[in-house]
Amino acid sequence: MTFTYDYARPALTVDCVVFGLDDHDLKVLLIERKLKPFRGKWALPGGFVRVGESIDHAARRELKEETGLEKVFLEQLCTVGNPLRDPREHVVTVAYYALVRLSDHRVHAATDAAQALWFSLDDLPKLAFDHDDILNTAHQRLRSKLRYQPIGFELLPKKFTLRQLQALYEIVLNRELDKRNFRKKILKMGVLEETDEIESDVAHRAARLFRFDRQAYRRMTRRGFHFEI
Amino acid sequence: MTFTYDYARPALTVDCVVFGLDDHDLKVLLIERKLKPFRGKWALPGGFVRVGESIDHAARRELKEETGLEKVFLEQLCTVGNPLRDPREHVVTVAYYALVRLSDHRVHAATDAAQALWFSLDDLPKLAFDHDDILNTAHQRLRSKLRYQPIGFELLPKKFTLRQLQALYEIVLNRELDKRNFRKKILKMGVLEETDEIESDVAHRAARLFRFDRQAYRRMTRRGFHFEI
DNA sequence: TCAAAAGTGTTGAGCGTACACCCATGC
DNA sequence: GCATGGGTGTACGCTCAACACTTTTGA
Repeated sequence: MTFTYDYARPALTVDCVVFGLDDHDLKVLLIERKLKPFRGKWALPGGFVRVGESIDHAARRELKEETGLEKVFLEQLCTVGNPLRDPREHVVTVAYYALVRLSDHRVHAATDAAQALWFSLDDLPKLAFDHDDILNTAHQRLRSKLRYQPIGFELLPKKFTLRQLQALYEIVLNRELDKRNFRKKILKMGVLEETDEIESDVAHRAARLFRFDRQAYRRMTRRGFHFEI
Repeated sequence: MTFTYDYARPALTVDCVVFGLDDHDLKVLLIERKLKPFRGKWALPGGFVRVGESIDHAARRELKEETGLEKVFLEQLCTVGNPLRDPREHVVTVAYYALVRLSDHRVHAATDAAQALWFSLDDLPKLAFDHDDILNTAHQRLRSKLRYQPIGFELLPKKFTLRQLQALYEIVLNRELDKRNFRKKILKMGVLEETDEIESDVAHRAARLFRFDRQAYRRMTRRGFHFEI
């Protein structure tokens, strides 16, 4: 079966830049392409948008199909459509970025992906298509958005220590923060809920665990509160 | 001539939310549709992306074709692709927003537009498709981006008074600002260049004209300066 | 001379930043 | 008891917000 139109149409795809955080590094999830073009090369997970599905849906579907990830934070990044970005034909892609708690998810390659692996951001292979550019855009967006939106919590376990939160900001923003000032600032905001639990399995005094209080954040936002690190 | 593909493809369009500022109001440029669907309804200027042209190019081309505007500030906003947003078929659109100096440009309808007119933002007609949503998104983006990027200057004449600049911020952000504090803050930034000209044709003391110094802004940005109102 | 807007400084409060030590825990 | 990181307070400088009067100009 084929489909015929009066005017030529660019193909439409979605691509996802998936960020994850381990204790020391910001990582990104790449797949090894099983098909041409760029077969055997590393690329962002993604694929064609189907007629009748929204592009957000396409992004989630492709992410799940190729890497097994679902129910993650996913937000639109930008759309790129340089006619030469795909050697086959004019392909316009809507890029997304996702944030996941590395510990919560196990990835596994599927469908068009031979492998799905986490790469540290400072040790990346050359990527297929213009995926380097998209990844850079996503990285910049993450860095700037992290400062004025509470999206960092998406990269941490549900319950986390203040030290973990601080480390997250230090890693992504790439600068050191003062421990006392950081704690003062974030606690004063009133968007963290103290749990009655503490860390376990550490060889020193165990730290208190906190949880991001999305309710409180929403309430405060409506009253003009502005999150900022 | 027709075009045939192995898989169905959504159609791809671009739409532009064009903002302009007169002395008292933020306005948006709409066109009256000459063709179905929504014939006779007001809509955002836009149209189909051609194979072989970048989407930025498509946005500029459509803007020029339908409204006569060219060489304006234009930036990608978002991409929407709900399959039901167009009654004909699945159409994905890449939305842009543009900022223009009202005084510098004369608009005129052309091609698929019966008319092109400026509407005040608080007196809008019901728009075709989901263009209301896109316009709202653009308005929010403008409001938030205005605060931390020097894009407001795109809405003013090349040379402007501090009062005009302040009025721009007051109109778009929808709150009053203190004159002395505003002047102090913006002048201290060092991104305005004082010209040796003053206003003319005013029935009171004429104000000094300033110019946005993009060079200085770029230099300072590289050194970590962060524009913010 | 009047009307209208331009232009200009000071003060107090709150916030960001810099900085060092004691405490709890596991080994 | 020692190593490791958890947890805490203060002082200073800067920025932000509030606030009113004089000056210039054209009509």
